[in-house]
Amino acid sequence: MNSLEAEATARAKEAETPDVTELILQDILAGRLPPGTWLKQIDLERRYNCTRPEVRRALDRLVQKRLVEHVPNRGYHVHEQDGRRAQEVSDIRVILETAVSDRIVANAGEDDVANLRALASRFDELVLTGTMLELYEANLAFHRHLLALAGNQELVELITEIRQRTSSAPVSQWRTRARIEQSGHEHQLMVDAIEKGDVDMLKELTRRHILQA
Amino acid sequence: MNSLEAEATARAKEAETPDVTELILQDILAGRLPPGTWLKQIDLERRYNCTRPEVRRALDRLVQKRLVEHVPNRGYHVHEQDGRRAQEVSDIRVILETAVSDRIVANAGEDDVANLRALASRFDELVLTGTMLELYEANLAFHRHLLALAGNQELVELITEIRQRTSSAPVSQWRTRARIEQSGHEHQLMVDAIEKGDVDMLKELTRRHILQA
DNA sequence: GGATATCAAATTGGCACCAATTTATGTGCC
DNA sequence: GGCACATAAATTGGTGCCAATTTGATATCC
Repeated sequence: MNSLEAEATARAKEAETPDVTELILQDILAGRLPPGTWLKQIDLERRYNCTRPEVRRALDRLVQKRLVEHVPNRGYHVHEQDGRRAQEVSDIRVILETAVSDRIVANAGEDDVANLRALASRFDELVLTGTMLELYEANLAFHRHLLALAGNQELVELITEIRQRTSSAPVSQWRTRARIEQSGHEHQLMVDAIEKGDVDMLKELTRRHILQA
Repeated sequence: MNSLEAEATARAKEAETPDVTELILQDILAGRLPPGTWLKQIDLERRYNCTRPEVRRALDRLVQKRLVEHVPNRGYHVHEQDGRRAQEVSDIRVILETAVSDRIVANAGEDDVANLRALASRFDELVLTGTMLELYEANLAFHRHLLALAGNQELVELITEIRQRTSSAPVSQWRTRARIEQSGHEHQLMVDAIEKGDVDMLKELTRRHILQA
């Protein structure tokens, strides 16, 4: 087995065992660990059935992601929602996502449109039947595929990151079902704009979609 | 001593003892740890005179920052320069920094212009007398202060992050002294544009400055 | 009765040891 | 002479334990 193969299988093994970081992150995103909650290592150890070092590594990573805060000798707690920062992140998203609207329209083929349509529909279905987390992930999937059409992989990763950075609790964001349904409708409208090749329409829809979210 | 005070002093203590992560990061940025170098834990332990767990935490953080790659049971090595990713990051920087040019011009007062002029001059001085790392930091300081005028703190942090993400070795970027002097000159021109209130000029200068860097 | 000091319980965080995997070296075989 | 195999050295990564710090409660003093 050569070096590259070893690397590949190692990565595969890493992928099939989702680490604790991801689990804690999902619980924070789902609102099961509300902002301000103290994350005691022994609790996490039991809750996720993992070892102490794993917990520590996960907490340190979440601090790097700025989702939890660390106070030396006191512990870790879920980061409080910061209104200003959320505003600034939305601002950045508007700049980036509207800036690449033309590329998205230019690069989108028929199959891409169909794909986006499917993802948008999936979101709509989950409004009725799915959990909050499933909705969150369906939404993320739609936006990731949309952004991927801009042809800049880094951009996709970056926006995924800064999304997580502030939207600590999607529950607090998507308050009403009406707002969620509105989001789903906006997704469809965005796909329509792409299909029609209307860049300005896509930009305006994107802007409003992000700011109202 | 109340909770907030404890937090403040704790943070101060954290700040006064620069952790290993920062030291390794600087060595990577300065080119003293070239791309591809295997970072053996025992070597780092001795080199930075720290403990094993500190080394591991630092390495894990650098993996999160995507400056270091991890291969399970094999170790950590400095991430290879990826041309495509560097290109994509530059692309993102152009979008963001030109998008806020108007805000920068609008918000810049006389003192801000003077401040930027001073930072630009400092960069020029260091071209002759400073080390590569000092130049890198002076450049970073100029760009951070410039961006700060846009009134979006998150944006400043974000661009600082993605800058580090790819420019693994500034040495390989700033090949010639001529190019560095050119950069310094461009800084001055950008301040000129701000002083004159010429938004379009600032945008074009920013665009070229980032793409040629 | 209220505030302050003291003590015990709990939690964090570092340290040292040990097992598992991989790489390098040397030997034997074809 | 080259290749495969086996053994040994080195490195990673995990586990458990113990010290240091903090928190909450109790007792004491004003």
